Amino acid sequence: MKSAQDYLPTCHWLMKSEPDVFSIDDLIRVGVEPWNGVRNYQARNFMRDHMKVGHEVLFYHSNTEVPGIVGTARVVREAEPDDTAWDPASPYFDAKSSRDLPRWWCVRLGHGNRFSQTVALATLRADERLSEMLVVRPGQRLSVQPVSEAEFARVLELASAPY
DNA sequence: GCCAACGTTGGC
DNA sequence: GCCAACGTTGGC
Repeated sequence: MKSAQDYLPTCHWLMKSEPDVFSIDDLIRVGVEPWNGVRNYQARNFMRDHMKVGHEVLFYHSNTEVPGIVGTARVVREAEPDDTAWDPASPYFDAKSSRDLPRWWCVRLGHGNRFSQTVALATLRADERLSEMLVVRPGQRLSVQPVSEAEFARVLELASAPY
């Protein structure tokens, strides 16, 4: 079974967001958004060390009625320090991050695109070709995770498949 | 709201 | 370095 590291290098990713906090429609509306607030080291490392401009992203809605992939986005700027960590008023404040030694980093996403139909987590789970995909693995909670080119292409197929 | 699976923290 | 306690994630 492949681990997350085994997917590297890759130019395809999956990023989770709670739609109540920031949805695919929010991204489409604002155009470009810094992916701040990530407070997990593995997810940070993927953003800081591996995500490059032009990389493609599956946009996943978590903690919602029908969790699943709702669209795509693209990396439009490489990682910069996450300045919400320095803001005491921010829910993402972290006193251990400083301007001199930033602990948290974030890329910027743009080119938000909503699928005509959501590819539900249940659909991903039911698809034989996606059985290795990290997001369907039990207990796997990474909010930024690498995706293989084949998995990415398969999700696009499912997003446009007739029911 | 429940809870399992993880990650982090901190005492020792 | 171990590990118990605690906090978070996220499906259900």
